[in-house]
Amino acid sequence: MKDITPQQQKVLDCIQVYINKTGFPPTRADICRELGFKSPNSAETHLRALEKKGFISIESGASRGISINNPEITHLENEYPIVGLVAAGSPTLASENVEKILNCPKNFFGSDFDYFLRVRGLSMKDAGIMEDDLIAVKKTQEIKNGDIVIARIEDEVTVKYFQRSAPNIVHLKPANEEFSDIEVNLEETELYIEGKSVGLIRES
Amino acid sequence: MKDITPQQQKVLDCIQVYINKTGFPPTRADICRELGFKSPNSAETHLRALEKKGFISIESGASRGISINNPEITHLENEYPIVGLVAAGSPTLASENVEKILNCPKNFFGSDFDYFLRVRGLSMKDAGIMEDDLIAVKKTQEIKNGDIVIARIEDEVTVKYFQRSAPNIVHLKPANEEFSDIEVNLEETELYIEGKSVGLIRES
DNA sequence: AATTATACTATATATTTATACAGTATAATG
DNA sequence: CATTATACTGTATAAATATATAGTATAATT
Repeated sequence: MKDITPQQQKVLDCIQVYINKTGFPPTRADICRELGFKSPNSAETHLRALEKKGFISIESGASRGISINNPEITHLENEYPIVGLVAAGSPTLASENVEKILNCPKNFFGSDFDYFLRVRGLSMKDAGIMEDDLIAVKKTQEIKNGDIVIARIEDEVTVKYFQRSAPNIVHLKPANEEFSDIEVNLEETELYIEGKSVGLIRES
Repeated sequence: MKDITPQQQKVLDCIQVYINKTGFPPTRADICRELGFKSPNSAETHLRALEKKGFISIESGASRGISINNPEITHLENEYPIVGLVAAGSPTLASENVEKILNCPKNFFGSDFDYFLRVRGLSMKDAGIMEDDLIAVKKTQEIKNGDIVIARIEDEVTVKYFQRSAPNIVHLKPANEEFSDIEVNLEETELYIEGKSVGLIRES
């Protein structure tokens, strides 16, 4: 995406505002009216420049055939997949694992996140994580002791508290007396941290 | 908003899909092409019907001047107050009790709701409701046994399970062994049900 | 000094588009 | 049984619109 000139930015803003206001893009004449141009060709040349620089697309021959490439509005309310906790294998974002798409503001939980994980079982009951709750998962390897992590140990995926007891020893601790700690020796067993929980939603 | 016919729904969907795909609304001819009509007037009459019923707006004289009146989209991210659980008195929406405003899609929890209540204490711990969680509260008097209610008993507000044991006896049951049941005799004690929990959010 | 990009006015026109008018047919409603 | 809403085809046309062409002027690059 090349540099935009101030005047071209004005035209681009004008298009966005027009779409927000009316629901459809402006004509050349509309742009002239908004920005005070006296010739439709003023708008035309700006549009061609914006198209050449990749900011907009113009459908040839169509009236009002302007569309903005990468409008920030599409990121404003984002769509997040709800992923089921598959017994074997990581929860992937492959479509067969996506249960539903949930519309959720981007910074709903203060921090970024990547998807929702549907919780199975009650191993984190005492942490207030119940069956069918949705955990907002941030894919990251930056884990601190005490974080609730989504971890894969040899094809099994679980949600647990993370605690590193020694350089090579990690404890995955449930929050339920009926479940027991999992001690992982990193030299013997492969542990993959999918990410950590940054929030929770319960639809009751 | 009046009833939409299946054919009108098709036309409405077609408009939405067209906008999603191209960034601008379709012409009558575009709709005909998409839906197999052979006369632009087929589209025209459907559009007029949709306009009359309030589903779309049509800018007279403008090409592609169709916009979808989607009240759900404008309500998609709505502003909901987060209310603190005040020891005495109901949680009111008066500004001094509003801790923050949270942006949340309207039908985020499947059902409507009115505000978020910041939870204090652990009396509903075993129901997965922890300190500082946000309960989505729907103001309603329609309560079933087993619902989690926000109740006021003589100036004290609590979150508990609701159970009507007899016509005049209501039990407010905590979900934590360390707390005890509250039995309310409606003939002796005033019980006001503020609403019920329809969802939960945890920002961790 | 020549070229290129930007930033316009002004005019013209083929094409696109909205929209009215004239019909046909069917199902639902009062 | 008359009326109204739905669901179309087919034709016509005024108005809306994209877009080309012909200029002028300025600032930035090469």
